Amino acid sequence: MTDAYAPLSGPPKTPRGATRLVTWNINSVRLRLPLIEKLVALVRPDILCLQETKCPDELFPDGALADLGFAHRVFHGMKGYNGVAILSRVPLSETAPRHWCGLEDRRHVQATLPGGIELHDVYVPAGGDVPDPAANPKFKHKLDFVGAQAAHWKKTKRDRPRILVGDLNIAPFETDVWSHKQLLDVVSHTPVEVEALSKMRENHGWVDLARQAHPEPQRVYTWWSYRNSDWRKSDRGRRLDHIWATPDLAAKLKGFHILREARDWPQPSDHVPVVADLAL
DNA sequence: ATGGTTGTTTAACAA
Repeated sequence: MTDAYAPLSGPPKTPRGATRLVTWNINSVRLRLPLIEKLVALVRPDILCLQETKCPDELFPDGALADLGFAHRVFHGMKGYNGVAILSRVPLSETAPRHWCGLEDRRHVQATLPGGIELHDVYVPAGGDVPDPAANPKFKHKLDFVGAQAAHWKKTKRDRPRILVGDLNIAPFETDVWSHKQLLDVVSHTPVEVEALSKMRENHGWVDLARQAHPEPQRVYTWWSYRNSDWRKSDRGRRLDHIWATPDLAAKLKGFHILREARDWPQPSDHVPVVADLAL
């Protein structure tokens, strides 16, 4: 596991006996249904966690996703914004939406996998442009959201295997962004956010699987802005999408891939799929 | 230098 992006023709086949888990900020599930089909053909996820579905539940393309082989689905969306979904070939139980900060935002859904593994699909607020919670309510919401999650994970007993995936909208390490210095004041990489996310991670002993597989100082990005004319040439990426696991599960990681090529698919999301193969 | 693009929903937001 040396090259986070290799090979460019798609990740290797899922190792024998492993379960392939993928997280992807899809930025409209309806618009990008063809890209999900492409992902399924190329990557064959056993479990696919989506964020930013931007789709109320009554309009969710449930039948089309069932036809792709995801016999088990839970989705939790709203009109226009947010929205998360877990699509799975393996049974899901105890499916439940979760709400934070007293809001009805659709930013978190959980399910239980066979073996009693708890899976959380999370979409952290982006936080707007101004990195000052006093001046920018969106940034305050982001800090409150991550703070509430940190408190929640601190009080949650470490009594079962867990996985947490999603667009956490924070790039915590220096090599998670194209320029640490130039992004210190840019929402997604400010010290106050990085500190909040570190607490959230450490409070439950979560292992950051990307960094287990591809330690610093290797640069690892999962998002490239739409606002670059040539994203590949400028390579101004950030690692916003994460897969965390409790240590017992982290020890079972067999492969980790970032599907960089998906950024060049027709009408792409600005995020690319992140893949973890786990011998569950 | 305060740009640039995309999606939802149709001009204003959110990212």
